Amino acid sequence: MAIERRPLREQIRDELMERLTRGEFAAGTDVNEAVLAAELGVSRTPLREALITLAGEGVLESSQGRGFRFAPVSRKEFRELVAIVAALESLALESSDPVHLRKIAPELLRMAQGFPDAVAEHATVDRRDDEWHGLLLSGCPNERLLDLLAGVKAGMRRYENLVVAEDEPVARESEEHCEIARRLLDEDLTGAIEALRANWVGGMERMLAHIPAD
Amino acid sequence: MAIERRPLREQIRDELMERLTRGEFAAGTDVNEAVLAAELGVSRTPLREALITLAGEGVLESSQGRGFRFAPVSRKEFRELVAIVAALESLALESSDPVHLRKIAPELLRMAQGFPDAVAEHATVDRRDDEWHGLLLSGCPNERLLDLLAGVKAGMRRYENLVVAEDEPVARESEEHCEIARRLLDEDLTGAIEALRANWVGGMERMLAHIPAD
DNA sequence: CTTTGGCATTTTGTATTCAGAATGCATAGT
DNA sequence: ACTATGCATTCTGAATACAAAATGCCAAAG
Repeated sequence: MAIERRPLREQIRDELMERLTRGEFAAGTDVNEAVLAAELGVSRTPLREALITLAGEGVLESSQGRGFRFAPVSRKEFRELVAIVAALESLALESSDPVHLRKIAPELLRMAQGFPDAVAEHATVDRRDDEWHGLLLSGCPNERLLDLLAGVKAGMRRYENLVVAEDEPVARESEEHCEIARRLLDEDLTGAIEALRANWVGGMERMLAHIPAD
Repeated sequence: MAIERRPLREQIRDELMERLTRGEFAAGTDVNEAVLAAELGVSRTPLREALITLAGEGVLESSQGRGFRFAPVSRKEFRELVAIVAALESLALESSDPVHLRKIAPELLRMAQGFPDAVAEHATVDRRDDEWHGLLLSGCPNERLLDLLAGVKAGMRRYENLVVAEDEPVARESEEHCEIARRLLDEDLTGAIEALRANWVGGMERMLAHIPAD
């Protein structure tokens, strides 16, 4: 049994991300440190440390004397984030061991085909999507790159709960993942990267419809 | 007169980066919060906030109960960082307005040719290099990308002072910058991006010689 | 001579306190 | 009626205080 011994600031950060993903915090609203700290049962000090971390990831903004607020969402920023993630994941794929990619391709294919029709809860879909991309990048030796990606994706999490129930895109997403996996099976890395980019761009466009105009 | 009103944590962060760039902190050594806070004339609270920010950028590492230490350098990490920066700057260039790029190309060329032979101080060279890349990316509308780049570059600053005096690379760097500028003048964006990548990779290889083996 | 246990010291992690800035409201003046 | 000024309140930013974990040292046992 591994005893959990992590700094409070990290646990708090995770808890806040959890709540953010559940849509508990509205974009643009202020954080009241005292209230939130009391709610979490911790003091303001580690909470503030967590807030600073999240601000570094773009989840929060801060201004002198007015504290932290949840960063507002915008179509522009979402497009920016997608472009960044697409580029970083491409790089990750590019620097992965082709042999390893080939090896995980069948599993990627299976996962993508796994639940094509299931009208799953939105959160479930996102979790599966994360897992899939996680496996895709599992062979990337560039640790800094993976860290960076994790941070940027954290900044994107705010956009996830904007999308309401919807099944067509899920099927589409599934098909795109299959396409990527097939390219990897064929050892067509360039094609896989291209398909990955298309996957992000496509997902973005589907999402954009749900984001209010700037 | 603009009165300086920034949180202490930011000022501290900048000061620490300044000192780091001057080589005052050895990689791998522990940070003693009380000592450093006293030295800076602040309390531990904003200092820790700055340390947490820097840890998020990869400049510092932290572990439970043992506090912060300056992240050790390694050839592997340096290669990782260069790959990331090259990819991100490429993306930045790609998403910049071609017209704007064309407009700044002459200035870029001038800057690159500016001091080709001057045997300048190492810090001066780095500052000029930063300025050049700053201008190069000045037309990038992706703010999140620029923020991200700034953070990753902060993480690379530790490697700068490892290089000792040397003039050949400076000339080489200058030539590569000219090449990029010329491509932009010709409105050859693809070529410019390629040259930019080559610039980073080349610079990396020159640097690698000075980094101790992992 | 090596190793282990415990104690003292140092340093981090967290809580609490204090000071100062921002916000909102009420009131007085035009 | 509207604006401006002063005051009270609320909240953040920073400092200090406290608790707990880690480190190092010394002594005693094997």
